[in-house]
Amino acid sequence: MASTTEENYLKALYILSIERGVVTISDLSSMLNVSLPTANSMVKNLKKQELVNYEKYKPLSLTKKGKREAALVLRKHRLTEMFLVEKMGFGWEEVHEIAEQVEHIDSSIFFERMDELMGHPRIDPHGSPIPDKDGLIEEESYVQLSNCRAGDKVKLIALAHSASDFLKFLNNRDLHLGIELEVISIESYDSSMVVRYPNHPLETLTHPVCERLRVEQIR
Amino acid sequence: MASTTEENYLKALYILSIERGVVTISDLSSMLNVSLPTANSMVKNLKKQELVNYEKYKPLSLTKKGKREAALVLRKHRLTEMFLVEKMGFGWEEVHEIAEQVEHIDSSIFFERMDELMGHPRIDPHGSPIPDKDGLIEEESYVQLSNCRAGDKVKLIALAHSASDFLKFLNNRDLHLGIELEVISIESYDSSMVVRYPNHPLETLTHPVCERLRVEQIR
DNA sequence: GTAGTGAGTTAGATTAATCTAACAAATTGT
DNA sequence: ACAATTTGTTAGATTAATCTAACTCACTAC
Repeated sequence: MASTTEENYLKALYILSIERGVVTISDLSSMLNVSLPTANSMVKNLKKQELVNYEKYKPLSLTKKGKREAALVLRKHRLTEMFLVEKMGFGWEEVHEIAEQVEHIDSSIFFERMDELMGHPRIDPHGSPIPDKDGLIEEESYVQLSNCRAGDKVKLIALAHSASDFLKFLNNRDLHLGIELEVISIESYDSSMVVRYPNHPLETLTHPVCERLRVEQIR
Repeated sequence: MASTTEENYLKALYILSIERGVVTISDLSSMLNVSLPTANSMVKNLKKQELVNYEKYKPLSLTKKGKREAALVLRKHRLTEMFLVEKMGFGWEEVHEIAEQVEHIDSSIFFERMDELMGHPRIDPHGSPIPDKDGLIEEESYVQLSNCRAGDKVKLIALAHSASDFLKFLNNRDLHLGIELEVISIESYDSSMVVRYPNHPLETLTHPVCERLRVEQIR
């Protein structure tokens, strides 16, 4: 069984490789707030356990075994987030920090019971898919609002980040999953977007925000 | 904030000092399954933090500060156990192991929400009192079934241990909190007791079992 | 009242996870 | 294509928690 620290590295590796394709040691070190040598030596350790593929100076990837482990941690994280929202009445902006701790609990009955009590949810409160208990996960469609054009009408289906600051920002603007947005215009200077959505004045969203909003086209 | 390991030492110290009054380093080392030198050096560390009173070769006790810390860990443990039983449908024999992990989560809102959702329970599923959020705890009446005499009628109010084997043993005999027992006889050779209780043939309980059953007299 | 046993202590090693300093390889820009 | 910058690596130290081996203190039994 992987230690809490190892689980965090695997999870970071998993998320980074979905977000960016190629993952480097410095990506890992900055995501986890550890120094480069620390990340470097942990990567060697994970290689020895056949959880990551790694050669000196080359980019990293998870092995099949590593991907499975990582997905199972993500499963525990996302089930927990959903449980906190659905069964304990937390807001979506409160759950990430708690789930970061709960995800390391080693007890399959605990998480399987959560899963049952919620009726086997397929997504977490931020729209990300929950891996099944074999570590299999639905492909996420990764269309970002920032890639849309003026005139596009889209539905907000998920968020690429779930830090509480970002979620409070969305709360303050009544932005929630499922909402339908129309892109009114895009400022070419800074790529900020003006969007319209029901019962709300026009909003301007900066590029970093738009990159974190995952959408699907509605016809 | 105390580490997970430190929290475990404080909790052990708390429980041992209630159970036995005087606590030694070897009590601690055997309760936590660590060697004597390990317990010894941790005790020095806790002394430096003013969490335990300790002088070389003398018995240990928690300081006021240490007692508070320990009670707050116990609060998290017992709230979790109750939540698992009440809100997640676990049996009382399943919850200890999970709670041993959950108790180290650092999130007051998480435990305060549990507490609210259950309506501020005062005891855990094994009958032990739940400390309040200032670390104050009700005095436990520590009458053990093993101290009763033939003819006594008592009610089972709590258990002194909550390992799953012991709880399964009680389940198999339909023994649960609140049940009323009559001591029929005591075998002087091995101190085992024959007891009667509703809807059940007479049961013989060994001394170690009787020591773990906490009761109150009914007139 | 000393010998023996058990409990406690000290010393020193180990492991996991981290760091800084110094250096080496790879990539980028002109 | 080479200098500069970024990224990666190695070496060596640190901290928390653990261990074993060896020694010492304290109490118990005659």
